[in-house]
Amino acid sequence: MQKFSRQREVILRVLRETDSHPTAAWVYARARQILPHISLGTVYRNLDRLRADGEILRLSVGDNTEHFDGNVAPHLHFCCTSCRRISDLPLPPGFDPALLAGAENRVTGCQLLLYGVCRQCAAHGNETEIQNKRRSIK
Amino acid sequence: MQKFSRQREVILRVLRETDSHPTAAWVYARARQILPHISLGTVYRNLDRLRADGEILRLSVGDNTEHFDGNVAPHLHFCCTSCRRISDLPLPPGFDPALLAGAENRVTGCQLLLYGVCRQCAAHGNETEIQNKRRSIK
DNA sequence: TCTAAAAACAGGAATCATTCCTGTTTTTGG
DNA sequence: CCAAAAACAGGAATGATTCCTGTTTTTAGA
Repeated sequence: MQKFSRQREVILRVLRETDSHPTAAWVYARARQILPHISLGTVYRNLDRLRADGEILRLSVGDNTEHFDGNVAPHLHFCCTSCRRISDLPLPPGFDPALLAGAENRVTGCQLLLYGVCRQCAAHGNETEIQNKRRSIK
Repeated sequence: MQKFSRQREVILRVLRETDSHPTAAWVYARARQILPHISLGTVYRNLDRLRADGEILRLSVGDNTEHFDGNVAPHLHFCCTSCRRISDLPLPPGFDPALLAGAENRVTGCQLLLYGVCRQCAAHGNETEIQNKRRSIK
């Protein structure tokens, strides 16, 4: 009566051990270091299952690949348009998504995403916008 | 010295005339009613150009296709996980993205997205979650 | 513990939104 | 009016994600 298959367990652990909001391909590469025979399909299937179970979050930042987040506590994301890194930031105190939708809509989730240039990139003058090419940063 | 090619003009008009947050494919179909020879590549190229120029917004809600929004005034989006419709809602008064990021990060954009079940779907009991299959709703 | 049904898996093929390429047409600036 | 630059149409290529098939693992009941 185990709740997680070995594969799902590894995928969740990989995700919980990073705060880099990785793509499925990244999770796959990492998981293969632990389970060399795991397949990409299994990674996708389990990421979706974990999401449906509320164990992880999936987020789209507009770079044509989904990112995953092992941190399900409420927080917001800052996405640097220069280096593409996604980082976590706290929500303002008292922030309540349900209040934003009007009483007639039932709110089940919220995603607050800021775009900009991060501290590091601003310091280095890397303010070039990375175009949203299909080719993703792996 | 015209700012817009005929094609770009039509694409922008199509987008400004709806509040349905359409996909590129939808814009293409609509634009073809006006310019029967316009190509899909042209639609993508101009949508990206319009976005870069700040004339429109692009938004990812996690259904594997990008959506576009001709309304660039600040507002938030409500995405119904049952019917997949995206609707506009006002931001709370005084909402300032720049204050959320900490002084060291420069904020250039913000996207506040709520997920839930819309009034209509809740009324009809259509609360089934639409899986994020690659097949999109066109 | 044994066993049949159900669930999950690996591997690989298929899908399809998006981007890229090529040759042609349109626009721009002088 | 002319040459260079920009934009276009059409179609091929790309790549993230999903789907399919045969096999292995897990589950639950006897």
